[in-house]
Amino acid sequence: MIDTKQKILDAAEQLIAGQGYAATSLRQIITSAGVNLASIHYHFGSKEELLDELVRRKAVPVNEKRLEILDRYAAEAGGGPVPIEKVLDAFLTPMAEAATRQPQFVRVMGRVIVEGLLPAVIQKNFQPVLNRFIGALREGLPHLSASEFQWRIQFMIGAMAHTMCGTIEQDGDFGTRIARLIVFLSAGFRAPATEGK
Amino acid sequence: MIDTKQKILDAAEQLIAGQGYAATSLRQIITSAGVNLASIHYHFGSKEELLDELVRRKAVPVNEKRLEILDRYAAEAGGGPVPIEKVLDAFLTPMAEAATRQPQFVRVMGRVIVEGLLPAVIQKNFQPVLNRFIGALREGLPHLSASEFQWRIQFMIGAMAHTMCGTIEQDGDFGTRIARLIVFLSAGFRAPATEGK
DNA sequence: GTCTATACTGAGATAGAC
DNA sequence: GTCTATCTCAGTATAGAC
Repeated sequence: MIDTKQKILDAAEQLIAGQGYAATSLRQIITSAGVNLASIHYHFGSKEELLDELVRRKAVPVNEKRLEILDRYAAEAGGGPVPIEKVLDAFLTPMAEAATRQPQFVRVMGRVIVEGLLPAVIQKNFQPVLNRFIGALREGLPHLSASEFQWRIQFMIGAMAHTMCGTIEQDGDFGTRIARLIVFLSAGFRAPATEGK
Repeated sequence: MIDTKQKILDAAEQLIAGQGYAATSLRQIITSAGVNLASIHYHFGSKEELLDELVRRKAVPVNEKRLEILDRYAAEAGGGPVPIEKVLDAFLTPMAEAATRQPQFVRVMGRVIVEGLLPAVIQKNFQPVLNRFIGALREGLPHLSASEFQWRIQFMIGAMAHTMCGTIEQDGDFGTRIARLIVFLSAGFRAPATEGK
């Protein structure tokens, strides 16, 4: 059946979003999907490659949308730096839109980052996008040393990843959460450089 | 031997700091420590309880120090709110001091939070301390709604956890890293409330 | 090409001898 | 306290049915 693959992906997404990747066994997935154990290795090769495909399928369109919006903002800025609120908005809004249709996917993404999985996939699919956004942020923040800027990027990544996991009860929708995150992060980025460092 | 337990703890700390908890097997630990597999279950009961003890041993003094410093700052403030820079400083400095003596420990702590381990231990050992600090932060931030304040706490936790893991190469010492984190987070907390939310 | 049955290795956990 | 042997379950691999 052509949809054996689909059934596996759907079941895996559901389970991983809920319990995390490490806690989800292939035997749980095949039971939930109603397929045979070996079919996972036939269609994907390994547990990790299953996750890889799960992430890539949906991350690719999100990343395309991100770049599209950033390009638009860059054009509006006409050569000058894009305000960091807008850079962050371009990065987070496509994720929020994906979240309304596919709430599980965002949680899977959070899990991937938070469990430190798939460094190869992150590298390959996200690093180019991330680099574009980091470059855009940098233009708006010339007052920071290279080192301090890099650390603020790390703070941002940590806050974003933890927020996406959303283990705490969701009050309000994902859009509200992101609006608040943008306010918080923008202020953090705009803060004056740390004294004497 | 009385130090079988110690040898296990030391080997486990080393390995978990480097590879993470999930990636570290009990068989790796016993090989590195030069002890028998069953001795782990004799001394600790399970892999999880081993981690539990690993964390608790060092987290307890750090948490005591945190409260001590916060109490001092609160006394200095004489009933008024403690500036959030100082609250964050009271929370992070004892960790930084522990890091200079025991650099592995901080990474283990980061792993625990980032891998989502030991919710029970976090709850028991850290929640009381965290609640004190959250209360102290709240006093200095009356302009935020309860919901927005809670989210900013989440952003802070994410940024802290990711920073502690320090998977990126350490430029500068831990103290510098923390000074920068405080500047970033303080500005984020002080940002005006998100419009219309 | 697709799926089933079954076996292999390594994980954490446990019982019982010493 | 310590060690050996063993249990269950994980991810993985493959041979062979359709």
